[in-house]
Amino acid sequence: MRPTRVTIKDISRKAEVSIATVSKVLNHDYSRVSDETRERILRISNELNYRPNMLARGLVSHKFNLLGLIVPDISNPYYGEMARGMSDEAETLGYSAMISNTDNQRAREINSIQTMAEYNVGGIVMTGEIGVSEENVALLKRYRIPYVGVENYGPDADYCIYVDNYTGSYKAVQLLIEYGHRDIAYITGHVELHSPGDDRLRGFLQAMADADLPVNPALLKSGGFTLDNGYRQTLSLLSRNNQFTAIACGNDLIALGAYQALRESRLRVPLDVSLVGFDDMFMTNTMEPRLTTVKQPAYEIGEEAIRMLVHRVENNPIADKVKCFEPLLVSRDSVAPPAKKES
Amino acid sequence: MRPTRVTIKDISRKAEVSIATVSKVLNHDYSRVSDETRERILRISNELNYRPNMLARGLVSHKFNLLGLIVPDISNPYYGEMARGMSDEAETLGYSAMISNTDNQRAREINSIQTMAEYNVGGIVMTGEIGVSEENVALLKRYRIPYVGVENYGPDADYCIYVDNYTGSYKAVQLLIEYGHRDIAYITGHVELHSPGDDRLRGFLQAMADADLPVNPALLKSGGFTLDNGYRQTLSLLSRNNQFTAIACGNDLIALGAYQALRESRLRVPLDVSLVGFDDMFMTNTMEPRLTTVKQPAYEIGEEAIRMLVHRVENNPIADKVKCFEPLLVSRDSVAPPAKKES
DNA sequence: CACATGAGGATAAACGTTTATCCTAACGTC
DNA sequence: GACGTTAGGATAAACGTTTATCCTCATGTG
Repeated sequence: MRPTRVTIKDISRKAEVSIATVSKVLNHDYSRVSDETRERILRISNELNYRPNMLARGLVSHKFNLLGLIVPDISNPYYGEMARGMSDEAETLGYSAMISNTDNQRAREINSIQTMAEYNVGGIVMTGEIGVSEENVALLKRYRIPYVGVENYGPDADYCIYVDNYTGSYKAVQLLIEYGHRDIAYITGHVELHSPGDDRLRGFLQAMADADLPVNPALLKSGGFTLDNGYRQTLSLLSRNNQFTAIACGNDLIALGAYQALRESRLRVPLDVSLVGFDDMFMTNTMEPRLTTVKQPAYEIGEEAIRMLVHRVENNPIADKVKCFEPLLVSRDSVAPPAKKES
Repeated sequence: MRPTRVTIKDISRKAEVSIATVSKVLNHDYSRVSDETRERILRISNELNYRPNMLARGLVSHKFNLLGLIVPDISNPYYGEMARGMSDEAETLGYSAMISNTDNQRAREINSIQTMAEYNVGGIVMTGEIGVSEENVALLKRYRIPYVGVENYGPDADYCIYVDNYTGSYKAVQLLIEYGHRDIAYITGHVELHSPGDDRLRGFLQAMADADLPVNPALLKSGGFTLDNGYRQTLSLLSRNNQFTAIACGNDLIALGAYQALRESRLRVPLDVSLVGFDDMFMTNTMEPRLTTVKQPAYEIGEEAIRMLVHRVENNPIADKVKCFEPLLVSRDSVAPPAKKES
């Protein structure tokens, strides 16, 4: 029950006009207001250091300039970068941002949407590694909340931004093949339908198929786009005496885990094992050896998502409901020709 | 002007009771309500999938369970980790989070506070590398917004969480000295009064003084807690033919930049140059060689900040207005005795 | 019977805005 | 002199809640 702040009522009292007039002036609607009155109101509003109460404004005008950002994990640098892009662009466009982490759990996604609905967000950007569920879309539509999906395109996700994961993955694997690798392991995260993980896996499989290379199921690992998963799966790969000369990773975090496991096993990158990642997180450039990976422009994706969302929120015409970013293969030092086999 | 959602008015109409009764039941106040009426209201509310409108609730009750998170840069993994801790704890306590980036700029801090005031946040966590300004505190007090400062303790910042930066820095430098280093460079970020940067620098200076080692001003660099600054300052250090065998870095990002510059200059860590960082970001454990650094428990700091803030927001008694975390020296592989001098 | 009591609920004001509509005095017009 | 017009502003409803107060009816009590 904290004391309330300065309101337009205070201004109207001091300026000896009605609150309606104050409201108009403060909204830069100067019709039907004399210059003198306008100046008086503006001056007093400044003196009192008036700040509008967005709750009241939102309640009556049905405009609440708050956007919801739903991400799997803000502490993941990739999403941190994207969130930064979203936050910056939102600020530029006069909006604020509310954020929620889901850890890629359906229940938490639902929960976030509902909470954001309660808080009357103007729109939501949905990010996730498991694709947008029909349930999510249904909920967003029921609450009539405009949304944009990022990396996350279910059958019904009409508005979305994504990176061509299939092609990016294809190129990375193709690079390994060009270097002469034939026994290529693949470690990835979640592989649900219509998700980035799914597309990247298909890119891998197609690249192998196009080169007439067999895919050894024992070399296919999933479990999560995390460093820990990369570490564990690599150890698992090594422990079974599998034959492989390269690992394609579903993202950079997995690659980071692979580095660690390989190093602990006294294997050198790229001499013993070549490695490619996905995302191009900022630290991959400082690793030793520097990681060859596929760049996703996280910051720009975030910006673009907000741009599209705000267009929807404000009912502006939208050029394209779907925007695809091209991934870029960044060739660095973690890929080399396979070592001669001694077996 | 999107259509409005289900309200308690809809429920009251269907249940044939007044909205006051509906409100009471929905707030779990069952006094003066018959069991039958209660069940009916609950059932109908469920059927209609009612969600409260927080704007309306906040307007009248002066309780709006939204907290403001002001951070320098969410894409910095250290703050990402902390933000995650804050977000998780807020959710646990029934609050939501609004986020704003400042890039350590005073003007943007002010702006964030004002915007959050307009949005009626219940409280604010202020994070920053430049210390909390008197202006910030004045603003927060004027708007009567409870706040907690993190790593960020001006003369007036009564409620705050921080890490003993001085001691952490002291220990790291002490380690270098114990290994036999005498010519130690120091690269840091912003060094404003009452800021982490200030304390870390003092820790460095004191450790040097206690070991009777002179400090060479040419080896003291600042400019920002960024990878880029670490990179540039290291190159600058190298280009001037300075004598040094170790670099103490103000944080891990700077250390990452130093790694990169050293590698490009064909210098090996730790054989040619030893390196210590600060923060213990997750990737420092996967670097080659693994970085010796001072661990700050970012996630826990975030959690604790929210816990303290919510105590203030809800007017609960607070045990300690100031909470200090002890930094932990994590000894890994980036420190070795200095090479024999050949000069 | 007159009256207090309490259960169960309705009424209405309030929160701080926006916005459609209404009012009034001054002036011009024929 | 009756009437329209306009500038400048006031009034009041509305948004969706919470909450203090009031109302009504049935029951109990002496």
